[in-house]
Amino acid sequence: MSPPQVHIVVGLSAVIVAVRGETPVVLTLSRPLEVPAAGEALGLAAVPSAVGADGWAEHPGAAERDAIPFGPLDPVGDRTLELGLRRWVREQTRLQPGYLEQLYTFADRERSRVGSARVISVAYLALTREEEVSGAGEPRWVPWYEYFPWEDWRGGRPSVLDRHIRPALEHWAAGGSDPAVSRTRHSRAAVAFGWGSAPWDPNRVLDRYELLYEAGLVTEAWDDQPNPQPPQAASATGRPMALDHRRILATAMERLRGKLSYRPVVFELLPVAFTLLRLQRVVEALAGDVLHKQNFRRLVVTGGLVEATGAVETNTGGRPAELFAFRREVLLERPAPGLGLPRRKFPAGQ
Amino acid sequence: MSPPQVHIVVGLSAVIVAVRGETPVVLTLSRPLEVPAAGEALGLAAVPSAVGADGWAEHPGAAERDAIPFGPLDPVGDRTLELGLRRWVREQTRLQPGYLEQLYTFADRERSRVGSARVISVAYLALTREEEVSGAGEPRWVPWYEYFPWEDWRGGRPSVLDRHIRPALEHWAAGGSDPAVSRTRHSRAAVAFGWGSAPWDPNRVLDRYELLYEAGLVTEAWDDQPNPQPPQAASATGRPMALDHRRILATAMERLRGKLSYRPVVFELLPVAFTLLRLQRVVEALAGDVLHKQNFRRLVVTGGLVEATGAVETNTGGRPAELFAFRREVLLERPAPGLGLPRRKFPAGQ
DNA sequence: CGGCCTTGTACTCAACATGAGCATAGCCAT
DNA sequence: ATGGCTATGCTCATGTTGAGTACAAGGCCG
Repeated sequence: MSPPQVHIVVGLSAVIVAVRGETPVVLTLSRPLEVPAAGEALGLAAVPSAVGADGWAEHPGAAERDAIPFGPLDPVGDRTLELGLRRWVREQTRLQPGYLEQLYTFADRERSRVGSARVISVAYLALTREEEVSGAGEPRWVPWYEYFPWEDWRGGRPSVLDRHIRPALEHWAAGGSDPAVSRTRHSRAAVAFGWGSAPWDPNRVLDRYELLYEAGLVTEAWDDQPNPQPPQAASATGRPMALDHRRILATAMERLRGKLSYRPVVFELLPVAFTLLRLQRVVEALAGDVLHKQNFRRLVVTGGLVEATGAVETNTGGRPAELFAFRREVLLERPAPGLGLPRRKFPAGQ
Repeated sequence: MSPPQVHIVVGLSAVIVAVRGETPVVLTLSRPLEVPAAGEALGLAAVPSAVGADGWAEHPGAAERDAIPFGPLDPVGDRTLELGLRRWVREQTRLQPGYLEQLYTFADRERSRVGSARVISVAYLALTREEEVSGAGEPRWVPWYEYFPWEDWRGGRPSVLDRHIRPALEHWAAGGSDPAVSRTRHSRAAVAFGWGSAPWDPNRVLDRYELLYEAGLVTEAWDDQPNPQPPQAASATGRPMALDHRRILATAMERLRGKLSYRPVVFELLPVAFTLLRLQRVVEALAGDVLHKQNFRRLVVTGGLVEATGAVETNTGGRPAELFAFRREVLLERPAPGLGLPRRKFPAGQ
């Protein structure tokens, strides 16, 4: 049968996000499922196992890296990609995420090889309330800012930006093969990280990660290098993940941050009733920035996004807070109902 | 080698958009390339040909339907999906689109079968200036509103909405198997089409199309039915396309409309120098709505998106118009530079 | 019990953005 | 020059947004 052929694996992967208190967490497997290697049948249930010779452990360190839930599409049984993904997630984590949205399809030859097969991985974003997870693969919830320390501005501008990232990126930019390349690199870095006149844009998570990758400042960038050079400052640029999973996570964060402002997605992460401060904290956690309390309340209440339930929560540490619930009718009233994020321009305060 | 296996085709398809005068146009092939059928080698050059027994002509009418450019990924040669797509587009249309963005990955078992293979199609959006196209497959530019007549509100609310779509959709909603289903359907239709208190949202192109599909009001919905029932009002719901290509086009329109307001993408569709009216007309064409001229100018000029070139265009039919150009520096200044679309709330006017 | 700390909630204000329309400028054809 | 046309400048009312002040209502502690 025809020329020597490279096997294609259509994989489905899920970034499953929840919020624990004020921390966004992602579901990761420290012991991922083995993926069928070239020549094996596709779309049959994969068997959990230690990492084998031809599985994930292709490049150094991969075995110990966190991975997101992943499984191949069953071309016969799975009617749609989304159904296939739900199946996998259920099997691997016993979670039934309510909200599920396709993110992006990754297929770079060099960045997501598994064994010798070419991997096409379709990534999804799932939102859920935090729950106990269990199952093969040792699932656990990891705070997403462990992977992206520079994305959390709630405590002010993260120091790693100026202490490590900026000098390293500038060094990289300056080292461009010719002046034009250097200029492009500088400008890209400025836009992505908000240097010079450019402002920091909380979205653009992916731009930033990709820049760090290109500049060799994240561990993953060295995975497939012939001489696995030790990334010097890489320890400052967050915890690495398996394959290109950190890139997928960056995509998820970017999408979620963007969507916050025009779709009522936060409520997927909250219980039915919540105080306004809780809602605000969750939004802040995701956006990685601090908001103005009174204006947030105004936005959300007079904007018709929530409605009072009448009940109150008393253990607030101060005056009891009213409990609110998402107001579904808003979908019928406004074209793009979300939280336009009442930024806070200056230092701190209430 | 393992159980009876279904072949997977990873296809790359492109919605290539340009604007001719005040009409957005999409590149379609009236005689699409044949796709390798089950059992054949993947990723080798497909050969243009009349539609064969196991190719596109699976369901009635498919042969005569417009299709968008499409080609399989070469798992060995194509380093990335984007590069693979560029290769296909070049070969099939001789175009070299500048802007290219991944849209979505479609893989519904029932909606995109080719022969017996399972098709995973990764769709891209490409923006370009209109050019002569040629090549196998007889490429030509087709106004996109021919496929979506209800999306063009420039001449006021399209009459097909009230004359055909609304009654038909309401009939469909009312016919739900149980009251809960009926209620859901009504509400979905109201949100998507802006009935009742809900406003018309120019984005949501995909929601609308999918609703029409589910309700059996577009021709494609009947393609795979065992008894190909003649869709009655389907002629009012726009020109059909092959397979699920119209859905892909809807996705592209939605994405493009959305992106207009926060990324300077329009300029990909315009020559380097243009009058403000031309810019406005192009935006209007894409958004499917009419804008307020003076405010549009204010937005775009004081917003720093364009800069005067000094040159003027004289054949305007009135006072000569200054020629403007996109001002790249805006990328360094604002987080989300785009055209926040100065709507016009009332009838017509200047 | 009363002060004080804490968080919740109401309201005000200035700055800015947005929708709408009037008025004037400058070309062409008659 | 006059009228028709599009271009462009400017005003105005209203809405939205960032920021802050003030007061409410619990718990805790002396």
